[in-house]
Amino acid sequence: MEANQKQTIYDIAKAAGVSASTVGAALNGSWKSRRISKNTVNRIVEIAEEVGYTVNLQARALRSAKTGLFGMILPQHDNRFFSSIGQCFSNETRTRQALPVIVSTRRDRDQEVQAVRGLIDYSVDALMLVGTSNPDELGEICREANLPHVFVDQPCEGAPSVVSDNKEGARKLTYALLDQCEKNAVRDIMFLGGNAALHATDLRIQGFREALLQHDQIAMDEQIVACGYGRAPTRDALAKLYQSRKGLPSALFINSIGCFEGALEFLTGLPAEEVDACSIGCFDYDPFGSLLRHPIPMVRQRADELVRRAYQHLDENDTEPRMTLIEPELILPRVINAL
Amino acid sequence: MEANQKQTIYDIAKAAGVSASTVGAALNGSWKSRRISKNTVNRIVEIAEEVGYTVNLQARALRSAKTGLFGMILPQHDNRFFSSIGQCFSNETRTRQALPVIVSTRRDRDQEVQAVRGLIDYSVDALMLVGTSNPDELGEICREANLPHVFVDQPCEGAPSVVSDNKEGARKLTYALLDQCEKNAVRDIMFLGGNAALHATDLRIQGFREALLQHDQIAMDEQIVACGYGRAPTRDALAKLYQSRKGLPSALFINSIGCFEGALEFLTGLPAEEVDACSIGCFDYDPFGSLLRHPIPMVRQRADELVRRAYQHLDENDTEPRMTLIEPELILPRVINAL
DNA sequence: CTGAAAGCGCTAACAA
DNA sequence: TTGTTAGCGCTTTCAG
Repeated sequence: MEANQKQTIYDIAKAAGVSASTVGAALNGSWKSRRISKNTVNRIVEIAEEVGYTVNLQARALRSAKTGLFGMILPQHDNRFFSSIGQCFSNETRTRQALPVIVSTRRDRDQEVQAVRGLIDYSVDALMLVGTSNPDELGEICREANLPHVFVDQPCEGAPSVVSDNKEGARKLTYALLDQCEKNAVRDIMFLGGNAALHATDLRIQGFREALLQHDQIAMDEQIVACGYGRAPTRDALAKLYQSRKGLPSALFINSIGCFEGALEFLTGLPAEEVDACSIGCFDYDPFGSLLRHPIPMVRQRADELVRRAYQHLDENDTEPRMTLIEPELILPRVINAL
Repeated sequence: MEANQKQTIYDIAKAAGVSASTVGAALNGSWKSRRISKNTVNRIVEIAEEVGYTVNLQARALRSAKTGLFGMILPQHDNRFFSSIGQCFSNETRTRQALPVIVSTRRDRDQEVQAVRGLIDYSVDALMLVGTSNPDELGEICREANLPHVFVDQPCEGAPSVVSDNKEGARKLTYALLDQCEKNAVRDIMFLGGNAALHATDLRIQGFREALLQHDQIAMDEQIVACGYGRAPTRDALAKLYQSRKGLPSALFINSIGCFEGALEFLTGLPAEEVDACSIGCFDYDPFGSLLRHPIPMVRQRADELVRRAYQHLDENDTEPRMTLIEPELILPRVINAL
């Protein structure tokens, strides 16, 4: 039934005995304003279906300067937070009848630049940049290319940005941890993981400090170990810490889920009593975390909200370089009997 | 420095005092075979950089009938297994200098069809279909459109497919569970989760049965509860099971990570002794799972290998409808002291 | 209500 | 070593 070679509007035009432009209009919906008779439209549509016609969006894009492609730069897919972002982006993009193009760039400056350039070559209609390591340069590239863009998670000086309220989240988590501690052990809390040069980590450290201040404590620099976002480095950093101070601190603020996994790798090797005596919290959410017997308060970033607001900027053609804060939620541990 | 409006090869041609086709050749690499002097090329490249020229890949694609877009249909991003698949696909696609377009379709028949059609409209060069609910129809659509394609995780009758060796994996996991059980409790193992209508689940059930047979047991139908892949349904199914049999079985084979999370939700509410007495295993891997105090053998599917082999079929233009099996690995629990 | 013609930016023969 | 000429398949005036 279906034709073997790709059909074009010309083929259909011939078959229907009309002109190509009529077919084009009939098939892309503009027939209404072109006042083409419902009859011809029906006939054309029927033939199109019969021969299995599909538009060539490349051609349409070339002509109309809109591709229907929305790009996203993402550090990685295989991470709970970022994959949620990707999922939300996919969903939102779909409702706009467009196609999501997600490129993962491992927080690598060169890969990011290359990816943005690539997406520009493909004439994406807009770009969302998540957790990039070098926002300002990337923003500049987008602006030069006249490409609507918005930053998520890691803000950019010169473009609209949507970011979790990291400071507030860190404050809440720190409070929760301090509440679990004995009063006299307050000074003994530590901050583990993340990259102090990045906006997110920086603000979380600030929130951490502020919360301590509320408890009349000044955080020493040694209490903050920003060992990166990696799993293994965090495990090793914690091991080293444990050795040098001959034991765990009374509380542990772990920055990000990857670091949490690393920390757990080390912690599971310790005697249970030692770990039980330490309050542990994580800035990021994983359902498994809250299924551990040890109670773990966790901060969940609202991926859906972040993406929704970011898209709002794009929809409204907003290029104002202002930052929107999204409040993350503190998830308190449930009581676990088994496991 | 940079021009404000989008530059074309014509603009550059004018600026360089050469023809557009020379510019085209100079910029896309074909200048070598067209024997254009290195000098002119250099001059053109320089000008191009100066004015901030970028190719319009839409135009190139229209002309050359290759878009450099590779599509993937994926059930979801926010799932450990599928996001790994997405990550591997991204990586592999990048090395081919192409752009990955991943569309998530929630295992929904209509969304899948729509997504495939959409990708065809965008003239993707090839398509990888992962865990689709309706492979045969989708394969048919691709074939009609002359679109090279390959199935992953869920195979298709009429196209190359790369799939985990589910039966073997299930066998290994079942053995591991039985080994942990008291000898007399062997008959009391249960299979929980998945969709029996899907290839993967079906084969896992087969492997489960075969392993039991090795222990001279015939699995009763009541021992198999394929309650879907959902988290909540699994939790509820397990709760119901617990009620009706007044306790946990002696062993639990949990099919897929989402089901595992659901099961945990219920299990964490039980008294520890009861759960401790039950051997639990999961067909899917999550690092947190192996960090639970309760030892959980897990089966890890080789996402990297699945994608690599799938790409191999595409690279080799292989359309032979044959199935490649990838052996998953059994990850035995480590000894956990704390948490 | 419909058709003709131009052109989006690029590539690929074929000339020169 | 380079330029000329046709399109790729579609949208979009402008005429009928």
